[in-house]
Amino acid sequence: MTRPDVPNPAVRRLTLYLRQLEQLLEEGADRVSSSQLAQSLHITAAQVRKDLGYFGAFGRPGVGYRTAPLIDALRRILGTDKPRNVIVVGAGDLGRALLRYKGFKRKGFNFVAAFDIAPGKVHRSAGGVEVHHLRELPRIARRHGVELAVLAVPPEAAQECTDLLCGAGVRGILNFAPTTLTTPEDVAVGPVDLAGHLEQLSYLLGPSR
Amino acid sequence: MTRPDVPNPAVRRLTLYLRQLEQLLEEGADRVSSSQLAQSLHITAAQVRKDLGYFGAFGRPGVGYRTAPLIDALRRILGTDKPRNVIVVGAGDLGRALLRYKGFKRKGFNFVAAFDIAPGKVHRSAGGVEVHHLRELPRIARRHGVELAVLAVPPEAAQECTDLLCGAGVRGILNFAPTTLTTPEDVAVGPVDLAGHLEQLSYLLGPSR
DNA sequence: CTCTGTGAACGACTTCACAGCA
DNA sequence: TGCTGTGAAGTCGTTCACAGAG
Repeated sequence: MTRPDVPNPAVRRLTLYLRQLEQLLEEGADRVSSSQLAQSLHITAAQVRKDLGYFGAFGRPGVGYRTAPLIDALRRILGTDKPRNVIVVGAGDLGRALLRYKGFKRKGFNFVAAFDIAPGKVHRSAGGVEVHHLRELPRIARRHGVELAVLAVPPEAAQECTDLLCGAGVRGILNFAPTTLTTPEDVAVGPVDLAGHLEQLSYLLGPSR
Repeated sequence: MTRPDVPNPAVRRLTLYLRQLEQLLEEGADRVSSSQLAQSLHITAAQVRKDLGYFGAFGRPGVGYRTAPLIDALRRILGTDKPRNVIVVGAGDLGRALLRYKGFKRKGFNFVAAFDIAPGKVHRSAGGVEVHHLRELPRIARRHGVELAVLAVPPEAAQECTDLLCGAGVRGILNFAPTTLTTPEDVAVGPVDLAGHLEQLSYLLGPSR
């Protein structure tokens, strides 16, 4: 029982479909066509159908897709149909803002703890979550069966925190530190380079005057 | 004088090369080979050479690339060789954390102002930058020649803020709101879906138990 | 007639492999 | 020899276009 082999960009779009479908459902649409979905996301209808097609046949020819069941299916595919426990490493400005950010909980992610080493940060709570000393990470991560982590530490500390996370059973790391991490094959990294994203936009503007 | 036509993924990697080169220079490396660069970023050497090749011939056969000049070249290409003025729309937790985040300034981005509509947020300052009422955005953006904006508002407000930004001459928007924006052709959007990134990692973990 | 699901055609990006310079 | 720059080959992802279901 191995999963279908799916292009990475398709998985990224799945999250967009889910987001859009949730909004459409809220607006009272109980059915959607691939072309409606496509238009609202500025992509092609064929792309939408192909992406969904990697995982099954969810629609009815001549009719389209029923919104609610498709949402359920996408959540199951993405693994967010049941809540997932997540930890945050680094309780600086960014880490604390991420702890308070409502969007994660809304998607079924549950922050169970945060970690730092600075004495001024441990034991305070941020976004309703307690900040522990980094040395407690393995114990707490294991106890809660944590498989996902958000990394928001300075770049110099990122690799050692990563090693600690990998040793503690974490299998996915969302990395906000501007550095490339090295992990075992079975641990995935989602790089989020904030300044890098602005640089890419800057490129599009053309040479600076 | 039109720019070479470059794959989007190559531009994204350019930002990684720059980041890595800056670190290598700090460590005292005045020369780098494509394979060194490749190894540290977990990509292939051919990829590095091809990407740089889109913009010119920066290296010397048998030797490699000189670190400092290559950094300069990449900055010019990315348009960050001179500082760029940026505004932030939305002064909630996330917007304020982004204002304080040092990584942007380090890359040559200059936050000149922030904007919000909540009476409790305007006129306070965050990260050394004053928060103005949204209605002042066009005037202030024009005065500073702002071409880049960071959007950190609730999704319901994102599209109207976008329209305001486009009308004010902004040509690149880094969008943290979990919604798809519609802009004129000559305005680029860099979508950063924080929860979406975690969802993608969640997918890789497999079905939740 | 409408709209999905999907092989086939196409195009974009990556890797190969090597000529040529240091 | 060591390493870049780059056409050619190969792979991966997207779009087309149509058969078939509702």
